[in-house]
Amino acid sequence: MIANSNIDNFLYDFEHSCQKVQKKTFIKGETITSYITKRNQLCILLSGSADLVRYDLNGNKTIVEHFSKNNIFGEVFYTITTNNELLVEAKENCDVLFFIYDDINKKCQKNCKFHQTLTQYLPELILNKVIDLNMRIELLTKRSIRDKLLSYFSILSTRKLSTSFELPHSLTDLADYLSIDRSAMMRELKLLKEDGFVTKTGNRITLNYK
Amino acid sequence: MIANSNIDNFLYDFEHSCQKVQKKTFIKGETITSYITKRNQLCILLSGSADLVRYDLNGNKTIVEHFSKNNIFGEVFYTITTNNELLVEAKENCDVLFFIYDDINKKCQKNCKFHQTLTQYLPELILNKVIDLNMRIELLTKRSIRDKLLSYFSILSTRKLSTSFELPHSLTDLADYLSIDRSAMMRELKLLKEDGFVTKTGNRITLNYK
DNA sequence: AATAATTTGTTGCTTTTGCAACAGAAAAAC
DNA sequence: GTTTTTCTGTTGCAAAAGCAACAAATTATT
Repeated sequence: MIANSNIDNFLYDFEHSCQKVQKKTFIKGETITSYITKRNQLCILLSGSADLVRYDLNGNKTIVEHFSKNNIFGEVFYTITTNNELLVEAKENCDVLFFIYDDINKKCQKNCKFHQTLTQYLPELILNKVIDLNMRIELLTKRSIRDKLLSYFSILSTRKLSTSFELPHSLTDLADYLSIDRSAMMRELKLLKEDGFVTKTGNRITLNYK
Repeated sequence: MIANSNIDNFLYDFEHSCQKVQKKTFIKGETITSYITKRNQLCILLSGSADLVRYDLNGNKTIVEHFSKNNIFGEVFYTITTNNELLVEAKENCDVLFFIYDDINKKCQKNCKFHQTLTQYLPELILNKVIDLNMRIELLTKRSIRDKLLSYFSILSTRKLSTSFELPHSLTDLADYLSIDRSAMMRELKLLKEDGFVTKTGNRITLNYK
């Protein structure tokens, strides 16, 4: 994170004053939005968590992106191709702000404080997104399942400042996130344990290497 | 592209007035920068083309990102991990602007026009970067070499508004970009030709499907 | 508390991908 | 214009990953 902002509560506490912004609530499992046309929609996840997912013709699910609090998403970040439908699915109950990217730099009628704050924080939110995407590409470009797992663990370890950490998602989701077959991933995870690289107790991974 | 900006020539014509910005020239093959420490460096490629590359312990090269005119890059977009050195290599002669991200929102002493324009266009440049990265993730999450190739061709086809287009890079580079083995890619490309999906004449690909 | 649904863990077999090594073509350098 | 380097194209073999199918464990739901 670059700046020490306190965007957290400001956005959340916003009352429905700004005409250009909509706030909606979703329950677990609901589809928040689908990237179909180029409406330049931009969304901010205020609470909960959600996944951007794609299902291919073979029935494979890919978790294209995982969103948690204050992450931004929307069609504005995509060139929509007809080939693949992209859906944002709520993993938990979610509060989401919706607005149109092109409206951001236009002042809204009331010149409201919310709009100002949004404009102020957006660069930081987008920068965080770029950092996340680059981290993701780092994982996906790893050549083997082993390297993908080790890189993923290494990132979690760095984030928690500890060699021991909880896996934030299910192993099924992890396979869909790394874009690999689940059973193959389980096999590799077993080998990593046997080779002494990692220890797994329940949901907790401990790294045994530097 | 979201806005109809004409950033192209403005940035290029900037004379060395702004204290906070440096312009440097590189010849083909030179290393433009290396992501080692978190200096929050941000760069704009004014002319030429460059690759962000990573070499792993097995000698595999990965083209993490490809940059052409007006693309931005730099450490500011990364959480640097000690595991992998990331290098930006000039593929052609390049002109590059360097500055520190944190300085952007500070007004420079002279309150120069360049600085103003930069601040104005940066959101658009970053947005374009996010779009590129998402496109990249789309490719990398494809499960097979065949799907990676077809998706890549599909993107080029959409860009050129034609089912026929030139490959912008060598096949060797394409394999490094898709993070796959070159010989395996060549084999798959051959099969795609044999199966009638694509025609290849020299550097030109023609898609024979809708 | 009982049932349903999801997740974890495992394995045999098949397919895909990677590796190594090479020859010819094309491009770049001298 | 010749030499050197890089790129393309190919192949046999080895290794890795995917697929299918299932049982046990865990977590949700009613």
